[in-house]
Order: sequence, then C-alpha cells, then structure tokens
Amino acid sequence: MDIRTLCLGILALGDATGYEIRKMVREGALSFVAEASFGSIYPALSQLARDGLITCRSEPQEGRPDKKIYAITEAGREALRRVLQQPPAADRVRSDFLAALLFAEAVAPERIPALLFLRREQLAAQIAALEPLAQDETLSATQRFVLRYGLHQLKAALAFLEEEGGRLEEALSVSPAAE
Amino acid sequence: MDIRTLCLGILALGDATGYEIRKMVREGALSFVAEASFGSIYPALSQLARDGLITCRSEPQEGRPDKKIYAITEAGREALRRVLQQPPAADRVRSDFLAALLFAEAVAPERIPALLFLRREQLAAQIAALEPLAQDETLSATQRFVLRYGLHQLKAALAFLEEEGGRLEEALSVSPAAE
DNA sequence: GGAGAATATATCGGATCGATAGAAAGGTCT
DNA sequence: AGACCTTTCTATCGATCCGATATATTCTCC
Repeated sequence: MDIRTLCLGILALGDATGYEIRKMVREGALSFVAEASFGSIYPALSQLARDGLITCRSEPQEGRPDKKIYAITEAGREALRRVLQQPPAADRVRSDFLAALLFAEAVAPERIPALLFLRREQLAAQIAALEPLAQDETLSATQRFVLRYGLHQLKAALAFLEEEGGRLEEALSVSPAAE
Repeated sequence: MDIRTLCLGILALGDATGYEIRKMVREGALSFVAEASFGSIYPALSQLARDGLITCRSEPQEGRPDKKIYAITEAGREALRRVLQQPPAADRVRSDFLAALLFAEAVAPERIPALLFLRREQLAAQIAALEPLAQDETLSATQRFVLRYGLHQLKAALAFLEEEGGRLEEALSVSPAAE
C-alpha cells in the first residue's frame, strides 16, 4: 500500500489536514498500520487532489499559513473500494532488536542481556501508553479492534521475552564458544 | 538500521554473496528482521568494501559471471560492535491488513469478513512454513530464539483473530449504521 | 521573559524499492 | 528432444519515500 492509498483511506475516515494525517500515523491505532513522513504525505495529497479523488478547502488562519483541509470525493471512495477488493499483502516487521540479537551473538555476546532488558522496558512502556487508548468508547468497532490487536501483539512479545529470555542468556553463558 | 549495517551484521554471521544476503532476508530468521532489495544490497556492499569493513574475493565460475564472496574484516567487526552499543529502535510494523480493515469499515464493510478469513489463512500458511525451520538443531541459540519469537508472534495474531474476529463481525452486522 | 512544544505548510538530498536485464544451469512436463 | 520454468548470480534505473530542515506563529511551562 503506497502513501497515496494510505492518505485516501485516512480521509475516508474523516476530513483532515496533512499535519493531522501525520499525527495519526505516529500515534493511535494507525501507528500499527503504516508510517509516512511529510515528504511523502504532501505530494500524495496534491496528486490525489489533481486526480479528483479528494478535494481541498483552504481555511484562512490569522498569522499562520492557511489550513488546508482535505476531504474524500465519491470518486475517491470508489477508487478505495477497488483497492480493498485485492487481498492485502502480508505484514512486514522491521525489528532492529532482533537484528541486534543475531549480530551480537557473533561479535559481542556480552551485550545480549542488556538488549533483552532494554526491550522488555520498551515494550512495557508501549503497552502502558496504549492501554488507555484502547478503552476509548468513542472509537469505531474496527478502530478499537486494531488497537486491541496491536496491544495483544505487544503483550505477546513481552510474554515471550519474559519466558524465554532467561533461557537464551543461560544457553549463551554455559557454552559461549560452542558452535 | 540502514542496509549497510544490515549487510555488515549478516556477514558477521558468515561469508556470503549479495545474492545469498538477499535470500536470507526473504526467508528464514532474517525475514522478521529486515528487508532489502538488490538495488540497495549491491551498492551497500561496494561501499563497505571501499571503507575496508568487508573484503571481496572473486570466485570464477564457468559460464556465469564471477561469484563475489564478501567477508567481514576486524575493522568491520569493531564498527558493528559500536553500532550494537546503542539501544535499538522500536520495532516497526506495516500491516496492509489492519489498514484495509479500518478503511473498509468506512467504504465497504461487507468486505470485512473476507479480510478476516484471508488473514487467518495467510497466518496459518506462514506458521506452517516456519514451524519446521524452528526445529533445526544446526542453528545457533539466537537464531533459534529469533525464529521462535517470530513464530510466537504469528500464533498470537492468529489466536486474536480467532477469538475476537467473530465479535467484530457481529458488532458491524448488528449496528452497521450506528456510529 | 525566554525556552520549548505544538500547529501548520513545504522542499530537498539521499536512501531505498521494485522492476527489469542479462546469462547460464538444472529440473519438469509432454 | 524440445519448451519452459525456476534457481543462481550480478547489476542498473526510475519512482518512491524518509529524515532533516526551513518558516512562522501561538501556547505553555518554568
């Protein structure tokens, strides 16, 4: 899913500015879904508007540059429906943590306990930040579903590290040169 | 983690060609960790070799172009150790499936049961493909750990969809216009 | 009163992807 | 045997996308 489709979908949930779209993909339910920077959002919105899939109304603001509020059109909704007919691609995970674990075994095994500890801390913090959001009753059914899905995955990761992390440390300290 | 560091780390696990690196990030334990295309791997290897972090020996092959086997140097190992001292960034997930769920609620709610079904199928297939790999006794402790971590996450996702997917479908069919 | 975060738009260089090309070996189906 | 597909290997190129940066004002905290 490219950034154009992502922006189109977000606008299907409600009107928004480029800045608000950016905020949605950085926090909340959308943060599990995709990422996008200003450098890709603004050109994507311009292109979608040019193609008639969204409209743009400028709201003048005192002092600041005009707020540009984008809204999806019926043509946009139709285009989005067509995209949704295709089966979605498999999820992609990018984990610097797992990469660090693998590489550390080869060049700095003494670093592994710290990596496991840092990761547990990080996961606990993410869970604590999301837990209240998932209680929000004003969200739609799917928005709550997506949040709880993400939360469930984070908790599963934490549980795995707590159960199996110690075993990995033992395996490496008992036979550090056995390979 | 950029592609240069990724290649450096993979070479710390053993010598490899560009083609083999590509294969590792497409399947096996590395597939949970990162992605990279030829268009980024080959330039990354050239740069690493130029900087003296890896070496390259050409192995002539009959008929085909020479096989270029890359190997990490001591300077490369040291550079990798420095990178591993920094705390790894949070994992990033990109899920077209969750995006499709969210967007479908707005423009094509009738599509949601099919999306949930497709996803369960996809997860079951991924689990079946990885399960045998995680049994491989020749893998190192961390390699097995990473595989089992990935497998655990896939199973957690499947369990969530099986437990909660039906509830989402009900919520949408009972009150499709209630928002 | 000043520092810094939040709101808002926008651009640019460089990193990265995805598709493609080329070139041969090896397997499979009819 | 011939046709075709997959695998092995290197490599490039256009399009896409990220991350940093610039600009400008308000609001909040100390």
